[in-house]
Amino acid sequence: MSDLLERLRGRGWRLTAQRRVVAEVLDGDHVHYTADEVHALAAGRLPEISRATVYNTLGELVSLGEVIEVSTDGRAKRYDPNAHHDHQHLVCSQCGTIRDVHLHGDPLTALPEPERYGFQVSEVTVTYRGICPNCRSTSS
Amino acid sequence: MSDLLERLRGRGWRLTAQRRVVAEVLDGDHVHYTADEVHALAAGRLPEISRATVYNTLGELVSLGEVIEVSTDGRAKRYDPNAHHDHQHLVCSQCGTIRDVHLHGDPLTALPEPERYGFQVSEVTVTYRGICPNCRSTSS
DNA sequence: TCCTACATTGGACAATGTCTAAGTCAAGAA
DNA sequence: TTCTTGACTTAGACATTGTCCAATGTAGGA
Repeated sequence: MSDLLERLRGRGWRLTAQRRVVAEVLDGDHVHYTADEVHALAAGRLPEISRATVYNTLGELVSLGEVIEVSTDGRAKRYDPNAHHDHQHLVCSQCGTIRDVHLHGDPLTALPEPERYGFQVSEVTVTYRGICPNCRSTSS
Repeated sequence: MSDLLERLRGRGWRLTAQRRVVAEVLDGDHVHYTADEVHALAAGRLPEISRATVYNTLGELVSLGEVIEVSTDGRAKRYDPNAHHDHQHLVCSQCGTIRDVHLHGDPLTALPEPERYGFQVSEVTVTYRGICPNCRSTSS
């Protein structure tokens, strides 16, 4: 994740303890925390960090394209640091767990021209829902 | 939409003025209102209808499978009465307009077995984003 | 080391949604 | 038709998630 910090500094980011901690929290595979979770984890390392700063920092990371915003359920948005590899999401409808998944083919091509209604289509998100192995075994 | 009311009565629904009005508001093509918009429109016909009732009724329609809940942006959920024809959504990233669209093929098959991680996958939602013709012409 | 523009803070506020207790009423029973 | 009852509605308090602002702090260049 220090790569990320370097990249951001290169873009004129001022490197503060708060931003470093938020970036550290988001480091890792299959990370999909809510802003609140990020705040709680960050506060574990830097107790005085404020909610506003976490929201600001996440928003900046998103607009810089370093993190993707995912809203799977209309509740709190989740933040996915895996922004440099095209992928989609698989969500457990019971416990809310999210996995990154990769599809056959490009879903953009599945939308026929007449179904585009003159829109200039640039992006597609695909979300699969189902029951994860863990929930399946505990509920049966 | 009276079909809907009949179906619901058949399922033991008590047919109240409030529910009738909510159902009427949701009648039509390409309807994707937020709960608040449904409330405002319903209040136009039945001024004393409360927010709680609108939320309750929408929730019931969703769990009965008569209406689909759509959350495209992490803000307010929208309610789509087109629940009996499989379709996906095309959203304008600028003005938020939503269109129902139909895809080539079944997006469920695009998720390879090894990418399912033992999940029992049952549902997929695909959301296309772009700029609608209207926003394109007014912004240029 | 000093400056200063940018970052952080805490708390008020906004938007959306949920819950509850009390009153109301749809629809079957008599 | 009228009665009865449990389901429905209501108003408003409360919860969750996110945004905004004025005051204060500080990273990093001069």
